[in-house]
Amino acid sequence: MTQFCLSFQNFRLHQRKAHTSEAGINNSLADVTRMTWKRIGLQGITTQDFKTTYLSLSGYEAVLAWFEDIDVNLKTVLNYTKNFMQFMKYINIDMDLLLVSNDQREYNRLTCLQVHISNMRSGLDSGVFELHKRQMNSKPMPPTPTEVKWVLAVAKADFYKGMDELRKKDDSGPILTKTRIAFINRYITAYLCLGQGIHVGEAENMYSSEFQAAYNGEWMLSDRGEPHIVVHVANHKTNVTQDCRIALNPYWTDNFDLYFRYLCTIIFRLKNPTHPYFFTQSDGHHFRKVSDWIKKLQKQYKVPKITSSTARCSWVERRPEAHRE
DNA sequence: CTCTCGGTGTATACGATCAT
DNA sequence: ATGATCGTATACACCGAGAG
Repeated sequence: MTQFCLSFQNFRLHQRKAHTSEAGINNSLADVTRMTWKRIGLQGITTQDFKTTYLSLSGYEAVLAWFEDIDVNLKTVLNYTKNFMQFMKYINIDMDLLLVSNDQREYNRLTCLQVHISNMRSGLDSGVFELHKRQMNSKPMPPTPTEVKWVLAVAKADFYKGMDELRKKDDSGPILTKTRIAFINRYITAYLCLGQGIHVGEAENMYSSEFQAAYNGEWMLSDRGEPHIVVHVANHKTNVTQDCRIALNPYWTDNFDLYFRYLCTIIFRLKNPTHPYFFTQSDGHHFRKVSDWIKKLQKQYKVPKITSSTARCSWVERRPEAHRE
């Protein structure tokens, strides 16, 4: 029986032609690899030695059984299956393998396998739907905004202290300690993600220029009648459609302005960074992994862990139906 | 000098969102 | 609605600057 080597480079190439992002390709390739390697007894086999004959229905069922064993969420199983199906589809149309002409028998076998997996996938689909319905019915209320913002309240005194240090500084001399800078970064991004319910990605990818533009622009009145500025985060690294508007009242505008004038400018000058992001680490690098830092902040102040996603649920829950979107 | 902690990279599970 | 893809949350090992 003819067996074929399969290079994952071909799969990558194929995905790139379909304009899939590099991260997306890595993601699905990792899923496929786990799916095919970890449970079909292929441990120790390199991708170069891979043969299509290794794919089988019993292998797929073994994977399902394994997932059941380790109690993986059904949605994840479905996700893996989707990726696996895409992988198989690719094999059957792969120009290097040319199964249709080179090995009609193997081509038919894989087509048959695809149909089987497609059927099982339908079962997974309805299972996920049921799961979703049940989850929606028994979904607990998200924490109240007060609970969400609890960490901001308990850390407020320290934050004041940090900002006072900043206020007293001129723009020369050494910057604050790295611990203090990290704390200020954590606190302000926690305010954005927990206090305003924005995505962590927006805090991470906000540009200095976006704050400046808002700061130099017009002040607006909020629905409560107090003046505030709106930072429109549009230059989003990951997804343009995920823009957001950050509304800052005078208190936060003052803090953001201090941050911008002292931390940003001093660190920029000393560390000569090459990026334009608003939040800056003491080493001049881009402040990222906001969700990790929020977690650490909550741990440090011994308050319950609440993620930015949960915070969004909390804020959405308290909006009129019409405004939720 | 030692050791804490800020920060990085990677793998994995899975929720969210886009296009159709 | 559905399939495909993107983004987030989390765990963990590791590095190294700099606080004490």
